[in-house]
Amino acid sequence: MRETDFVSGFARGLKVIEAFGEKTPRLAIADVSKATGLDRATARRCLLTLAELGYADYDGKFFSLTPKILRLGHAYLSATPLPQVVQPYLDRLAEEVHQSASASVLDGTEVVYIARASQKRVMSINLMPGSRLPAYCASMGRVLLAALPENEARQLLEKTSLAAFTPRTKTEPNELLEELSKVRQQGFAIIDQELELGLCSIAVPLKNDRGITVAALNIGASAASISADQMAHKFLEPLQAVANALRPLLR
Amino acid sequence: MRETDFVSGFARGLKVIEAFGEKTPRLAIADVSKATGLDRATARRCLLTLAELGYADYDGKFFSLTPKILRLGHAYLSATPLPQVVQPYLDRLAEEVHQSASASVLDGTEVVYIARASQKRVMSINLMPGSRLPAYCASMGRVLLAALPENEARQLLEKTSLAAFTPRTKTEPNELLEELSKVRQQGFAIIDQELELGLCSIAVPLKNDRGITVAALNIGASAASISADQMAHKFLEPLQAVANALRPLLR
DNA sequence: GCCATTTTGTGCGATATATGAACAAATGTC
DNA sequence: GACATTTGTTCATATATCGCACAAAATGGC
Repeated sequence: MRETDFVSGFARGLKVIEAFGEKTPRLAIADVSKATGLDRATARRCLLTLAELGYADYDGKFFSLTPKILRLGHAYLSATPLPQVVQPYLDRLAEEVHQSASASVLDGTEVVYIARASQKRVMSINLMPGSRLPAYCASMGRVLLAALPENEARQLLEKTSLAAFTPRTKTEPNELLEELSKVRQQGFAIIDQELELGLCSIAVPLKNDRGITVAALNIGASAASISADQMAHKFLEPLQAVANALRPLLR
Repeated sequence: MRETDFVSGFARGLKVIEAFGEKTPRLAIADVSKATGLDRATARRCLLTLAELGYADYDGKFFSLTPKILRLGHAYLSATPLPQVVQPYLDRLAEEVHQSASASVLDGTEVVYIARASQKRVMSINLMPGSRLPAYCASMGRVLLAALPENEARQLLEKTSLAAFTPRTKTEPNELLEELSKVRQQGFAIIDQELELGLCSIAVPLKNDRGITVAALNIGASAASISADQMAHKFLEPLQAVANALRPLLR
């Protein structure tokens, strides 16, 4: 791509939107400048542009995003076949096993939820389409990493900051790579309270008609209600049934 | 705002993202140019920029959005207090009444879902945070329109294309304005299969500590399981209980 | 397989934007 | 209350982008 085929004003603007995160709903110009590394003047121009278009509110001091910004993500969720096709299957699956079922894809080192049918909540955080979790310690993440060529998986792990969310979180790259090879062999991944104490989950790959892994499906359950060992016995079959049913439907 | 405080390259780029909708997951350069009214060269540069940044895929002919684009909408959902605060209440409410419960805000003439707890599906389309429905024929839309000054509500209705989704859909502006005044008086709205046959819903306003309506809450049920008249008896009280509980928590 | 039509890629002059420093205003500190 | 610091705004100019016109390539109809 030629230099001139890149609209840096656009790229800068997207960076500004992403500056609004978890703990920072309201940002002043200087905050955005710091978060993005953009010049204050540039950050200001991007923010004023967002406000002018109705994607942000401005009270003279702080900017905050408006719900209009949801149009951008929704453009993906409603335009992409995968979430649309998967959702009804997740609904049925969740009802059948009385647990939450989700589908996700990999985006860099993170798992991104693209569809979800939630039964009663067991996790402390609220997952929904668009939510992200670190791949290395999520069941769907393991499955998706395992589907990559080993050196790619290693590279991704290397650029992940491997934090221990619980005492059980595996954070050693080599241990994780071994785990991935196990997942590759057995065809599913189980996470036993590595992300959050009290939470177990099991995931399987979702392959398309050519056998390429395009997403992962999982079921999450509270560790109190079921042991990690039982997860496979109870949920593996229904999960794989859904994966198989979906397979011919995916491009 | 001064002319020079507007980054048109950024605005154009956002337009390009929004060109990807419902039925159009894959777009060629010319498609985007037509959909946005941008020059082909400009559309191309924006698309290549999206691809370069990983927000889009390009196979040499068609562009499609990647899940990375979800970061943009998620910046709002995770940064804004409202969805975070409301979600657990919806979860409990949905479980209590065994029906789906949602929260939404108004964006122009549309209702935007910001949180949702879905029980078994009754609607044909899949609603999730970010989903949009026309305000005039959705229960939460009625509540949110009713919260506006009457002339603003009228203006919004005037710029809405009032289509009849079912034989019961109200599409006469004056009839709708009367309906709004009724909603304003009684403090809730009921929609009886105006959006989709077989679907009833009831909504109440969610006010903040200063009495300003900041969102709406609703419960949807299948018309087969409950008549529109019964909706109020069964669901109004639990809905209002949630609205009251949330009130002091909202700024 | 050929031609008409549509779509995509590129170079260039005109125009719009980014930059960084300088200034003004607000905020915090002692 | 005065000083120091941070924050927001403005401006001139160097730089990058836009949209047009044209060339090349792909597509589609017969």
